[in-house]
Amino acid sequence: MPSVPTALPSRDYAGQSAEQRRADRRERLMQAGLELFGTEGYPATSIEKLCARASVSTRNFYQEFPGREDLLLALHSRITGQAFEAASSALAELDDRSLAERIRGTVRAYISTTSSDPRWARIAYVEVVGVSPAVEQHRMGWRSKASELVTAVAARAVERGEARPRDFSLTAVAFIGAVNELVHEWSLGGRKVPIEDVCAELTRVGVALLTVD
Amino acid sequence: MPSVPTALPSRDYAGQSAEQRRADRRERLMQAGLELFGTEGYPATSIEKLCARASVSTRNFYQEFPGREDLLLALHSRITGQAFEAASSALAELDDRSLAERIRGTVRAYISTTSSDPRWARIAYVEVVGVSPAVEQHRMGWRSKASELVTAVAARAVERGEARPRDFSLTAVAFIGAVNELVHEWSLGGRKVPIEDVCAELTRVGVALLTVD
DNA sequence: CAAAAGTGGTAATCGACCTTGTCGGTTTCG
DNA sequence: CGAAACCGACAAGGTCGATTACCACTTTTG
Repeated sequence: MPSVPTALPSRDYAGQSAEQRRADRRERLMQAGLELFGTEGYPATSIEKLCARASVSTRNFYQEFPGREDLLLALHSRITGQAFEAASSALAELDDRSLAERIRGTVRAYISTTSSDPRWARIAYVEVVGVSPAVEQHRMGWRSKASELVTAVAARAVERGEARPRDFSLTAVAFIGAVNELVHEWSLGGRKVPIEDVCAELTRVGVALLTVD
Repeated sequence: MPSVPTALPSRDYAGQSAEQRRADRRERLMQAGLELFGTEGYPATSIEKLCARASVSTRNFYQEFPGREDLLLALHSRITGQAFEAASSALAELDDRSLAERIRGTVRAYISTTSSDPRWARIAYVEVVGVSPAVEQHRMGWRSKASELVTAVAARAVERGEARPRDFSLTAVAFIGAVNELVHEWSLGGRKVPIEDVCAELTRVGVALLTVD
């Protein structure tokens, strides 16, 4: 009875372990997705183009991702996750400041992350919309998290007497829409005004939404 | 020398003129597009499916539209045009009312049009995003028109002393984003609250944006 | 009533893309 | 140094959708 090799064998090649080279290829595919999804658009980007740009064989593509859609999802998670993290930590550090300063700092962190690269902005605001039910669900999940963040800011403002208590759920969605549309317009439209103007405008919007009425 | 028939020949078939039957087929294709784009989504809808649903042959499809994208564009123009018209005429009729009433009436007209049918909302807010450069340009054109409408409201408010004069271009984009995101969330999410709540929220947003600062 | 003119549906062609199997080259181990 | 294992590139199979060519049918006209 021959011994059955249950564990997958793995050797080093070119001085790198199998995991290292897998991670390498995955990262190159992510970069290719960033470039192609972010400039040519998701529908115009085939798996072959992605692999050519990343210098990865199509065979290896399927070793890393079940399909093209999953690469888009991974990119979107990375972008949105970083933006969310930046916004959250900015907010945490500004807890003792005024409402306007808290909003300005949080918005600035979010904006400078998502629009630090025009391709990020395009993927986050355009290419990820209306792709498939799975992607839509993913997007809704992130929007819901953002909505919770805004609601938390509102609750804190009520605690500190900067806003009157009421249901902020609709307001939060409206504010998210305002942020996204304005950043999208600004980023994809050539960034004709300084980023501080956009921050100032969104701060005005946020403060107005929380304090009026 | 034979006479050259410069005018296109056209006979009646089934008691209808060529134009009538063309218009008929075109309208049936528009309805099929509304149904399929609005429920299955644009990427999942092939020309064959459209033709089957509309009882139109693929040959006649190309007689009416250069391609699938142009049907989407025609639908989007119809939806957005109607919404825009409803909003504009509502605004015109409310010129002597207070700022809040003008905003509420205009927003209500816009919302009740775009979300009178969930498929309209989905096409207007989701399926039309990120399809191709041509569609994106089309979308930007409509957004720019909407922005002008909001700016006009702001200018009128300044005239009447309801708002302080400043540059409202960024504010207009932010407001449009707020409207779209909230209506989208509300319409696609099951409409769990009455439409008047959405109108009230967006009125609050509009008034706040124009009067604060 | 027969032939011509025009119309609309069917089906074939064409190409693109996704997916997987195979092969040659390379590296490590005995 | 030889053999075996392993990796990655190439390419073929298969599916699906877009586009167009052809033909059968309908209506009119002489």
